[in-house]
Amino acid sequence: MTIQPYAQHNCACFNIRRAARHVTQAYDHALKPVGLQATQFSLLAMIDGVSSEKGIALTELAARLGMDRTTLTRNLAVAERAKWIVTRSGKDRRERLIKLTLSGRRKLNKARPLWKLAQEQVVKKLSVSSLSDLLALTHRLSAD
Amino acid sequence: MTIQPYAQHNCACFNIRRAARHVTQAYDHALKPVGLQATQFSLLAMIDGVSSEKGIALTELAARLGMDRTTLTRNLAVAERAKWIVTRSGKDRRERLIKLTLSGRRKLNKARPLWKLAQEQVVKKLSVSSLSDLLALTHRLSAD
DNA sequence: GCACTATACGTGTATACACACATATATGTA
DNA sequence: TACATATATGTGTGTATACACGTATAGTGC
Repeated sequence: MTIQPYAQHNCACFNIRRAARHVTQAYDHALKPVGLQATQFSLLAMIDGVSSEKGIALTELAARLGMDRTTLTRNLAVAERAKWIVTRSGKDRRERLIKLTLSGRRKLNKARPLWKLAQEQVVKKLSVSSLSDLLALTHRLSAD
Repeated sequence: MTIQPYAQHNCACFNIRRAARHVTQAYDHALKPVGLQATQFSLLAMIDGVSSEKGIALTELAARLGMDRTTLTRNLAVAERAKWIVTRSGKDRRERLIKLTLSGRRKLNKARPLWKLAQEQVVKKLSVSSLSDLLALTHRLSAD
C-alpha cells in the first residue's frame, strides 16, 4: 500500500494529541477527589522518586519529565502556591533545588490509589499487553 | 506479573502526554516555514475534509476533532484572526457555521508536504507497522 | 400563545505548553 | 585578575486545554 495524501486518521500528531486529551481527562476526573490534576500528580511523583535529600535541580527535573524547562517553571509555580513543594538555591547559587513538602507527600500518597483506578480504566480499554505496547511506543517517541 | 505500585514509566497518562509534547514539537518545527502550528493545521485539515458548502457547525466540528467545544472556540479564534476561516450563523441562529477561506485553503495546501516530512520522521522512529499500531491504540483511547 | 425543556454557543478562570529573550552565576583562559 | 564563554534560571507572549456558568434560540406540550 502506497503512502496516502494527508488524512486526519493517519496523522500521528493529531491522533496522539487527541488520545492525550481523552486520557488526561480520565486521570483528572479520577484524581479530582484529592484536588490534583494529572500533570501535578506526575510532577509530585517524579520529584518524590528522584530527588535526594537536598532536592533536585530544575533543569535536571525537566529532563526527567521530558518537559521544556520553562514549562516546568510555570508548573512548579502551581505546586509551590499550593505548598506541595519548596525550592531553595544550592551551593551553586544559580541552581534551584526542589523538594516535596510533607503536605505534598501526603497529597501524593492520597492520590496513588486514585491513579490506580484511572490506570485500570485504561487497561480495561486496551488490555495489559496493549498498554505495554503503548508504553513502548510512546517511550520511543520521547527519546532523542 | 502482578500490578506494580505507581511508577512514572508505567503511567499511561504521563507517557502519552510526554510523547504528545515531543511529537507536537516535531510537527510544529516542520510546519514552521508556512507559519502553522500542529493544532491549527489539524483544525484546517478537518474543516477542509468535512465541511460542506454551507460549512460545519462548531459542536459537530468539536466532536470530529475529539475536542472540548470550548477549546475549539478558542482555537477557532486564532484561525479567524489569521483569516484562515470565516464563520456565519445558519437558519438555526444558534448555530455557528465554519468554513475555510481561500487563504486558509492555500495555507493548508502549502503545509501538506511539510506535514509529510514530519510524519516520515515518526515512521523513521517507529516503522510503518508500529505507527499503524500506535494509531490503532490511540484510536481506541479516543473512543467513548 | 406560553411555559418548560433541550440545544448551541460564549466567557471567566485556571492550568499546560514552549519559543524568544534576558539575567545571574560559574568556569575557563589569557 | 579580567574577560570571554558556558550554564541555570526567569519573564513576556501567544497558543492549547477544559470546567463552571451564563445566554440565546429552538422545540414541545398544554
